[in-house]
Amino acid sequence: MTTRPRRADARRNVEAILDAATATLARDPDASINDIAKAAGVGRVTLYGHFENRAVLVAAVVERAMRESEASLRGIDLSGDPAAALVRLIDATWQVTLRYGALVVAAEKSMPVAEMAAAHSEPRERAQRLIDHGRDLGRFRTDLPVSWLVTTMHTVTHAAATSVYAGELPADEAAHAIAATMLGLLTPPGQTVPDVGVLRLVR
Amino acid sequence: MTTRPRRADARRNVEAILDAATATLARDPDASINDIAKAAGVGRVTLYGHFENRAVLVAAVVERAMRESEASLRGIDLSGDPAAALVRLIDATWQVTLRYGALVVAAEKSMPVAEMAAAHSEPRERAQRLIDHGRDLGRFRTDLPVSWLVTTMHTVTHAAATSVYAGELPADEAAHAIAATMLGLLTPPGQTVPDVGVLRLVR
DNA sequence: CATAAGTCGAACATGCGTGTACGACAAGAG
DNA sequence: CTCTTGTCGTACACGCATGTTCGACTTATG
Repeated sequence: MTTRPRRADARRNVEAILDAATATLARDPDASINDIAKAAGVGRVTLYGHFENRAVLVAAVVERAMRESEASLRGIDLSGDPAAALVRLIDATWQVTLRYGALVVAAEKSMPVAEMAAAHSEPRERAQRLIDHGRDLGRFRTDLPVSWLVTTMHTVTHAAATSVYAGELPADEAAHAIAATMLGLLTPPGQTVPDVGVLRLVR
Repeated sequence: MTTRPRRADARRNVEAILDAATATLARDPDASINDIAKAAGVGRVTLYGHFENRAVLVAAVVERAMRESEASLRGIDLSGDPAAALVRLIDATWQVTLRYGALVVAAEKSMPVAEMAAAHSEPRERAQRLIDHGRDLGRFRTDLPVSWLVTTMHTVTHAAATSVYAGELPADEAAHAIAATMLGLLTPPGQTVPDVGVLRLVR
């Protein structure tokens, strides 16, 4: 891993391992190295040839996942109508969450707390900026801490992923459900919840 | 465990183990038997003297937790004003969740799926009844599946517990936050979110 | 096609959590 | 006070996941 593999199949295997690890860990954060190697169609020894540790492997997976996530989330326009912006953010976030699922849980067990906090801060700040924006316009509620609202948004998204995995919620309805849910809860007391016109943006 | 302990200190130890296991597993579902025994101020061997297995121990803990939970949840009046009833239900549910936290996760790993589903069905049905009631009165939204709303309620409550454990949310504000959150997201689009008058019931 | 680079299975070492066995010792019930 | 019932420490057996080592075998690359 310190020096790149010279041969083509080696590089292909590294990719396969990364992919398999992502998929496997997203389903079961406690998956064994053996499971991952098997899922990658590769011997366990080969895996160790490319990644010294479980920790190193997880770190690599997380790093790649974060790069891709950031790439698709960074470009989102958070300005303009807060409700519409929220739908945009949720839509993109949902795709990422569905792909990487419970990978976060696996990461939490082998990554130092500091790094973990740093990894979380980016998306949290994004959501927080959006909510602040909506508050400034009087469109989002101010009677609850922003951090709590952000937490709720994260949690609800995660719950949707779990529900989809469990077959309780159709995957193509998930983003809509999350958006409708969040839009409802972000609307201030004494104010009318935005109607379906906005929600239709999702699908 | 099959036959009750005859001696007083034995019975006391069983209680201590049950208490320690509840507290320890609520924090870390993967806690070892050793940790639990230590937390109970008891030798590991003693623990095995009372509970054959980890599974048996977990089952006992869960069973006791469910008995207590059911006792405090069964009596709740779900009729009348849906918003007020929701606040009542959340208030009681919150106490239970705070005490038993992530114990569910520990249970999921050693209990058969069927039993687990059965254990979940009771509280889910309760919430579902309440939401249905609110829908009938046109006070709760009908544009999302009931099961999703119930899941969300469960998830949000759980997130609150995690936040409190992490010190991000004061314990005495949690129930209020959950109630405000759920009331907000349950209100139908095109309708005014109930104001603070109801929420004040919580605190 | 020759060789360096990579793969693979089997075997081994290690650490950890679980569960059991033993024997000395303490504590409660009658 | 005596004897049954528990407790506790130590030690052991076992299974399981993690890493490592070895040697034979395969594959890309120049």
